[in-house]
Amino acid sequence: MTIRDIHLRVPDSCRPKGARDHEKSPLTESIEEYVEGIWRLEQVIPTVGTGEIAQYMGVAPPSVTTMLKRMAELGLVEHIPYQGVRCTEKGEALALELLRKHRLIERLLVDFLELPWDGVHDLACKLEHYISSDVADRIAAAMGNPQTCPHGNPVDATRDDLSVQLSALEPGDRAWVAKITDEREEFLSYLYQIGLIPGAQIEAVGRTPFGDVLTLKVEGREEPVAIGREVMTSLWVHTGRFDRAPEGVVQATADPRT
Amino acid sequence: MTIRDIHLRVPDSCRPKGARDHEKSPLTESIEEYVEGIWRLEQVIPTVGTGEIAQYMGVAPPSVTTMLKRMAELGLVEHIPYQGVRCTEKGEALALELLRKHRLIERLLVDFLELPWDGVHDLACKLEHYISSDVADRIAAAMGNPQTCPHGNPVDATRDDLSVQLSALEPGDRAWVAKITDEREEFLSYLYQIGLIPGAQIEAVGRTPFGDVLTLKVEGREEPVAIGREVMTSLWVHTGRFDRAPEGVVQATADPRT
DNA sequence: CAGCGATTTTAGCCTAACCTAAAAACTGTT
DNA sequence: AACAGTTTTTAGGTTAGGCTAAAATCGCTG
Repeated sequence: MTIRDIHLRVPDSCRPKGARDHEKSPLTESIEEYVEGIWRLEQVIPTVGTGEIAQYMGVAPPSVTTMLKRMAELGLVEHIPYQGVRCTEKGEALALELLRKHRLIERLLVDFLELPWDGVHDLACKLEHYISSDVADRIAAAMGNPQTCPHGNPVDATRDDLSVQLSALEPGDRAWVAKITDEREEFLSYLYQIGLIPGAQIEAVGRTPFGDVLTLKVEGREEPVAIGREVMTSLWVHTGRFDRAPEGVVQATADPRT
Repeated sequence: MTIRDIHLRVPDSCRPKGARDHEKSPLTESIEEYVEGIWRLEQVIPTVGTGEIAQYMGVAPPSVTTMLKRMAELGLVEHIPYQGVRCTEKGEALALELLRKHRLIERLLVDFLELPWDGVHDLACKLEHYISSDVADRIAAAMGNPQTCPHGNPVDATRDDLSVQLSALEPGDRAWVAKITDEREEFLSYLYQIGLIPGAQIEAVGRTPFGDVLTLKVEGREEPVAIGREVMTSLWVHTGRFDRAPEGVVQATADPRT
């Protein structure tokens, strides 16, 4: 009789991916990567479409379409076919937590393990999918709660980063005003006059060669307005190609100066 | 015109698994897990078959058969259909390096990050597939070159561990004598008389209820011999169901006492 | 307002892993 | 030597996530 009863068994978490009764979380490593990628793109370009994601992720556009469908089902992104994508609150939270893990891991790799400053990003891209938030907390504690990754990016990429500076818009792009960081009274007063208040829908029309003047159409106003650097850098917008203002955007109904 | 030329791109290593021109190493995470599992089984039971692997890995037997075929093509294991499996030198090296990474990671998690002693194994099972040998070296250095993992297993599971103590054999198992750790002259002399020299093929026949006496048939001898604890614990064997002695096993042709 | 180029989606296919059900091969017993 | 039981393999099917080629849609321009 040959030996049968082995009391050895690999822990469940180490079993092969597609195994039988495997506790299958719908959030695969791939989906996490997509969410993080889409979120990052939103920070840099005002309009995130299938093509941009495909280019960024290094895959073919049809692969992105398929993934977007699944991610939309999971409630991670809002996707309007042929129009564009935007992370939902849930997707954003996932992306932010992933970024936190990523940046803390980089701290550990560079400061404690003394791995090369310019070589840790790729490894962190892998590891970020496997550590829990608790482990990330432990890393933070062990490294003295660092505020940034070794490359200077903030560990806590808070919700604010969802909006982009107005200067990121290109002619043709549409967006909703999110927040204004310059709170001088006369400045706010001027913005209110031209209708640039939180929740206002705008569309970039034209731009001067040096980019120092941007022409905007503002919802409900006939005449476009020309704005300069000062406004462009103090006014942050939510972007997307949607026909309605995204959830979570303040619909300004009263004087913003209150 | 909408924005096209993004100069952002995810690093190649972060791209989705099956992507286009992805540098595809044939050694998938799954295959690494299988090799490690098979190697571990070899340490504990003398005969590793499809069923044992399936049970250990938590998958169905046909899945194992398929994987064994691929692993055999990669030169990681020798597989004789219906007979059994054994790691090759290459497979063994892979398993040993994987174990080293695993145990060093556990040290980092427990000693530096202060994660719970009984909870780090599963996480280490994941991470071991993603760190390079260089990173493992850096962990070893940062942790002061530990000799064992927190659970006492050696970081360097050297080649010696390939063999098992004779006492691991069950009636019906066959094996080849690998090495003898008790080198007293009279002991070796006795073993030589009964034919238990490196390379000798043996078969376990019977065992007393308390396991303190094992009856063996030795290749080329008619009469079985009864051996006790002293021999069982000093004599290490290579196991498997093969019809020939595995490569790397010394074929003793002369008096081993020289 | 029709047509044309660019972008996105659909349709159909591939690979790595897994699975179940059925066939094949070994092994021990009469 | 045949047969019955166990183990292993083969056969055929599923899912995740890629791919290419073709169809659909969008947006711009004559």
